[in-house]
Amino acid sequence: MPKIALPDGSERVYENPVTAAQIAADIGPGLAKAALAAVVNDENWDINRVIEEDCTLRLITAKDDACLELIRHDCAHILAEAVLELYPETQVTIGPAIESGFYYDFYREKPFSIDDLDAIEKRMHDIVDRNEEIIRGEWSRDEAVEFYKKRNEPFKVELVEAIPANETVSYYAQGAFIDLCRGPHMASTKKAGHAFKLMKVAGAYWRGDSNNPMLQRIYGTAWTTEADLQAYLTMLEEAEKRDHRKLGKALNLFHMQEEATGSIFWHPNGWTLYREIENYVRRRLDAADYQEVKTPQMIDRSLWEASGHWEKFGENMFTANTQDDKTLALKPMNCPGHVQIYRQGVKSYRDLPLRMAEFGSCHRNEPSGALHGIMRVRAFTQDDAHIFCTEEQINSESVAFCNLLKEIYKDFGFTDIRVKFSDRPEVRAGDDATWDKAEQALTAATQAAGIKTSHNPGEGAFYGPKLEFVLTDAIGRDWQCGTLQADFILPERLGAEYVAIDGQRKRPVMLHRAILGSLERWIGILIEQYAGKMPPWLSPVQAVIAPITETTNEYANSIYQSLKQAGIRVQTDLRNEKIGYKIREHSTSKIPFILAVGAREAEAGTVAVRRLGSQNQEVMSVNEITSLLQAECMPPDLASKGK
RNA sequence: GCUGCUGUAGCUCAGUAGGUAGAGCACACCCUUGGUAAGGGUGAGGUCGAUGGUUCGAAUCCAUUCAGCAGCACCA
Repeated sequence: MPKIALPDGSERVYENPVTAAQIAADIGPGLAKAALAAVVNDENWDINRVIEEDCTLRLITAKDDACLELIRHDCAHILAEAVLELYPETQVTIGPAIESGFYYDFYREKPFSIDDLDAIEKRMHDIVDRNEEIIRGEWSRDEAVEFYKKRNEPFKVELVEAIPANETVSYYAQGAFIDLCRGPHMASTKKAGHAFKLMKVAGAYWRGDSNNPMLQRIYGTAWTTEADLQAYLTMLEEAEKRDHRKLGKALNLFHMQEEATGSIFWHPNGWTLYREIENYVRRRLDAADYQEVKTPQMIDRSLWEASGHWEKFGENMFTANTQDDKTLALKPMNCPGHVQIYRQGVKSYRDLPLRMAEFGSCHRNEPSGALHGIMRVRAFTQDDAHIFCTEEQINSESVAFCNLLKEIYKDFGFTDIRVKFSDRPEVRAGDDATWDKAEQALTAATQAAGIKTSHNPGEGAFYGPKLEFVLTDAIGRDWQCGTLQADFILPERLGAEYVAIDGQRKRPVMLHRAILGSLERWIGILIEQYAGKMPPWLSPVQAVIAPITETTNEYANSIYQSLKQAGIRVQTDLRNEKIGYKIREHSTSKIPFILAVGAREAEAGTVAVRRLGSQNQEVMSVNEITSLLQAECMPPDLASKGK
């Protein structure tokens, strides 16, 4: 006699086991039609799965967010069914719902082509129209193993065999297709609707391990309505326009070429942007009592062996051999170098915290497949610093760092930041007690700083746990920018110490920290964030003076001189072109201010100012435009200082 | 690194039975001196990513290789 508690507080009692579908029908015919699945005791249930015991029940309809996941998961099964119908020799493995869609991994000798995707997608629509009933069933684990062994499906056998022997497993069947699955699914294939589209096919390792065979993964996207699908596709197109690789070329910021894979050729425009950012961070670090240093680009391998980098990352380090048989490595990190500076002379507890910063130019031989525009490169510069401090100072230093980071992100226009807490990895240096201490210290610091973190197990650095500050790019990819790492290991390994108040020598703690992460990646993210339309203080060219005819060239030059002297990055456009042509070109180049000057302006000593993105023009005196530009092009830290 | 796709003028791209290349924009020159998102004309430009092979003949077919793209793996 199941007693069902509903969300409105009411209860329904049934004589016999009942399904969510029946309960929905009892409540009303509208709901019966709309109900797609249920949540029974906080567990996802199929609409037609029998409920035998007392429970709470909530029905899921198309209005629920959970509905999207149902659609996507159903789509994954429909995809697999379609593939098996078209290519029966294929083996199915797994296929979950993911953010914005679904995928299914297949094993097949011959890879799927783009044309195959069209055929598969068509067949998926057929399957939806067939309105096949989706039926849940249960097997004992051994029955499942038997089933898949008989079918000669080794991938599925492996999956099932990983399940404890006495457990039962559920399966879902639709048409001739049957798949091991936790569920839930909707009542029939028709419920998935037609608002889906197969997007791409790519390789993916079985169980995410590069030692395993490679499977063919087909990705799709699925939505509740056709309009949602279209909106998503439009969003992707828009995102593509923001791609920093396209804009970097279009705005003449940088380029890359074969002979220097993973390294950037910065053009004058891009380098101006780069330097503006570097100078900004330099001022902020100086204000926060950091000391800037510079350490060697190449250091003998012995130091990397001592630090542990050689053992852990040796394969990814660029090395050079000298005539006298030494092996030098291009630095992949700055920390060992900073410890060398720290170790010069005896340090007292009075010297701590000691904040050592470097715009550290690092090289890492990243795997070729990891390279991505200027976001993931082999030569990059970190806004790196190491804070040498006592254990007691970890908290206050971490809080100060988090606040500095938030302010800096805000100045660049980022207020929505996700923070991940990564704890000890499997391969690591140092004993568990030290890790306990480091993880606790970092946890306490995040609490003190009022930062919410998501847990990222096993992803810490080999020498310590870390916070990762993550931003999302235009195409929805996540990039780690800032980081804060508590390190009890390297000071030990590299012999950093200080004299404590009691005269004893002690180990300092090192806080590894970066805010932008790599300047290169940061610039890539900025380009996408602003779609190339940088705020004036970052704009490589802040204003262009465009004479209407060549009779005002001389006047244009005189304004150029005074703006240049006022510290504005300004150019003239004296070409023999009409003003409309110049406006168009400098607008597409995303110049924040275009100053048109014709006979009228020359006569009156004014300029006609047109802001990027505006159709209007405002006539103002040369003095007015000078102070306007100075105000608008002021870096945010200097602007707030002036107030 | 793995799987798949791509690689033609500075840029974006066309080149469909293998017969030594074409468009638009950009560029140069000329005309035009034009008031807010493309004025007109003329011209210059490419050993078709690289290497090797098949062929009388290769941008086109095959192999190798490099780079880029997507995803996976990696990311101190």
